[in-house]
Amino acid sequence: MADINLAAAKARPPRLEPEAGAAGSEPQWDVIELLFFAYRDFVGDPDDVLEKLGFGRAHHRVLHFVNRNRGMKVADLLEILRITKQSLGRVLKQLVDEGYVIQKEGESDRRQRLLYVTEKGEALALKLAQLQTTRITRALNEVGPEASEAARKFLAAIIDTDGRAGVLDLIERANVARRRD
Amino acid sequence: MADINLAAAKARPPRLEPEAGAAGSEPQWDVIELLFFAYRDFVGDPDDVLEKLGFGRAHHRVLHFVNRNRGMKVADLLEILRITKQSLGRVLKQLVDEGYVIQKEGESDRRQRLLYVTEKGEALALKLAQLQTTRITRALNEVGPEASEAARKFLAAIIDTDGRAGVLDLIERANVARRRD
DNA sequence: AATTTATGTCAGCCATGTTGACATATTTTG
DNA sequence: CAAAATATGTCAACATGGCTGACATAAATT
Repeated sequence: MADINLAAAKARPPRLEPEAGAAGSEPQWDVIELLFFAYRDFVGDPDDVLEKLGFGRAHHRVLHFVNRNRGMKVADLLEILRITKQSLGRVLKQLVDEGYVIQKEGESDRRQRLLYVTEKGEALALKLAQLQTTRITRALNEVGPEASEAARKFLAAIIDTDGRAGVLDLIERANVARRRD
Repeated sequence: MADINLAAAKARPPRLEPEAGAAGSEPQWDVIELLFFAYRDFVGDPDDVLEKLGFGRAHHRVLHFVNRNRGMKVADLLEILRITKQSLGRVLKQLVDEGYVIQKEGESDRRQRLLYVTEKGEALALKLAQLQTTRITRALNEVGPEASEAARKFLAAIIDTDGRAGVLDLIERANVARRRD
């Protein structure tokens, strides 16, 4: 019942084995739709908590990355989120006004307004991450440790080849930085 | 260089082996962020094409599911997309007006306005799917066939346990229906 | 005949993205 | 040092795509 069964789709191979990525290859309908539904549910988890605070997903994204990359520059956040500074400004201002994020002048470069979470901000970021972690951990347990690593590799491989190294570096450096505390 | 290296994060196991999904378990920061970046790039592919046509991602989602589930009811589409009929109405009307989608009265139930893609609509849906398929196929090739199946299982396992069977059924039935043509 | 269902529509609001112009402080460069 | 570049913020206006609420119509069901 809870068994994941994609066997039927797998059982019947395509009539013509498509060359990898060729223009004529069959669309990956299943993966396209799995990504859609998986992401829909994945981002849906924190919504209730956010709504009670008058926040949306935009606030979540900002808080998440500030929590993970404390002391990051505004410019870095803009690049990660790929939004304009005006869009960021709105949600960031709210997070600052309500005491979830603070901005400190850069020491070496005093033009910078480096971003930090407050304790309140960290607590919320953690709460939201835990909701998503519950879902992820359940999924990883279902598929087992080998498939878990495969899933991570697949997700990384979906990222733009250009930006991938940077993204993996960002994740890794955030992990290291957090461990130091 | 193009090598996917998450080894560093894997090499150091957490100090306390967390019980699966327990409240105290460490957040799955890496998977959370991989999902974010992967999805960001995944949905970014079709944007350029859509923009030239005056469409957005909302149109893409509608066109995608109508193409995959021809003759579907409006109510089914609303449930899949989890939006209101008013939101759907706006984008659907544009797709119909511009000849990408047509609505036919249901035969058994004449209240229904069943949704179909036109040839033009099918062509666009296919074009957009091919863009995403290129990315997906590249990723699947990178990780290999076993990891590919693992990735599909993981994505399915991320979906709400309630809705999962329905989603997998939807995907499977669409596959079958398309093969019949 | 009354009710329910499937769908559509009007009106307005909200969140979050966009562009463009401009301001300020600070650093870097010629 | 003066000029240019950089990091950031802000104002204004607009677009997309969500939302609620109210109401309408036709067809099916009870």
